[in-house]
Amino acid sequence: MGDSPKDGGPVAPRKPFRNEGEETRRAALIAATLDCIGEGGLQAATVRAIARRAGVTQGLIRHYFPSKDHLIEVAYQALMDRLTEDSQAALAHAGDPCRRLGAFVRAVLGAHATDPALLAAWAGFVGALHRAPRLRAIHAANYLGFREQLDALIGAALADAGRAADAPTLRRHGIAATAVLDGLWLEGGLLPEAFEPSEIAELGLRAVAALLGLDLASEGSLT
Amino acid sequence: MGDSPKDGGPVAPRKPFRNEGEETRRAALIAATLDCIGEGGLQAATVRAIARRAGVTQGLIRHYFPSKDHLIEVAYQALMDRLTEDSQAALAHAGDPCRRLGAFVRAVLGAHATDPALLAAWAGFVGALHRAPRLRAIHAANYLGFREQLDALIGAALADAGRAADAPTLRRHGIAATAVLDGLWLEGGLLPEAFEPSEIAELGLRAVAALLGLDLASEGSLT
DNA sequence: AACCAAATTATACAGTTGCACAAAATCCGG
DNA sequence: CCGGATTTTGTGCAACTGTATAATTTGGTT
Repeated sequence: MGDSPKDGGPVAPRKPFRNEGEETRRAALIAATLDCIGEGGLQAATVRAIARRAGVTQGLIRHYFPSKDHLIEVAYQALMDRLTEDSQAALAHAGDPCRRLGAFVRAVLGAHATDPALLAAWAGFVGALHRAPRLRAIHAANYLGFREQLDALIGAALADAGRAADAPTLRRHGIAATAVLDGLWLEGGLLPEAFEPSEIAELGLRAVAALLGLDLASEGSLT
Repeated sequence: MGDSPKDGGPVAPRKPFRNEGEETRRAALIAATLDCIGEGGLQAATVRAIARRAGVTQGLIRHYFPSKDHLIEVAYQALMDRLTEDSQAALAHAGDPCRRLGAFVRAVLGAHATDPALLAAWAGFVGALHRAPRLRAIHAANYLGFREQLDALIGAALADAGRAADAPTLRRHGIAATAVLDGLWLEGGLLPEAFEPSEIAELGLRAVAALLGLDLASEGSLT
């Protein structure tokens, strides 16, 4: 909006605006960025498209972010924060370690897998990970954080079943479980028409249970 | 190269060229496209970058492909073909069904996970899947093909162990195993410094074995 | 009401992108 | 070695991109 000079009208009606707070505007720009990437990939997230979606003009982006790349990085971290928040919220009301692990798996594969925009945005970022060192660092931190979370849940569940595991075993279980969850999330998100609505989550529960030798499905599988 | 007019020299030394066959040029352009995407993501695969890497000028691309998007699609299919060829080649010398399954897993996680360019190229495509219907179709066909291949291997291995499975069970096993392989491939490719050289492949073998309740690791794990 | 700092808009600019098209080089059958 | 068809190059172009910066509006303070 407004990149080319005026043409017809003799007057230049400047767009009215309100002075929103800095945090509000930053959040709006980040949300707009994620929306753009989720809809059209990283290439669609141009400063003009982001600004238009946020209801501002493009110049404002540079007022709140030193560069577009910086905005992209912040948006990626925000997306990761959103994902981890969601899955951690599922742990709030759960006492039994096995139930906690099950709730976590269901949260990761249920709420997220059914939101194609989230996966699309994630995929957009992943496609740029190798060339952007800062994005790589964000990815590494979040991936390892996710695995630590899963490691803790798995360790607790195994201990509860009287099968406490040593560190290397726990590491292997964490990596494998993370892989199943990531893979199922990908499969379900990239090809949603190939699966039944809750099939991915059910499969994740079964798979993690098989990987660990635990019985997760029986405890409240229909919540 | 050659987008802006001449400047210094009064003569215009035109680049010499040879008339390569159509197939040669198409293959070179496809390979150049994959190289570009593998190095700098989809955004780096511009017509000029592709042409430069293929040793031609940009105009030739439009001579062999109706549009850049078409070239991207063809390159994606070519990448998938390469991946499946590699994993199928590993099945050549293997008789025992369990050994065949193990060889397949090792091929998927060994050769490919250690080639970051392949994963980078794949990630670049995945980031654009949602907005390009043709790319989506290619992805769907290849994903389902991969799963069918895995289903067959799993079915044979289970039958060989005297535990023949019905179709729904086989489907579940195939989806879960595909997820583990995809997830491990992603983990290892996106964060290679977080794993030991052959750790990913070993983990994949263990994970698939645990998912199916088979013993794959014992049979030639050190090949 | 007048002023000033901060927020926001609007415009400009150089570089890049995909594509179109004419000119030139190459190839190949006589 | 010539002549026509095909391949390949060279160049131009309109649209788009990120960034820079001046002009304008807003919101509070006095």
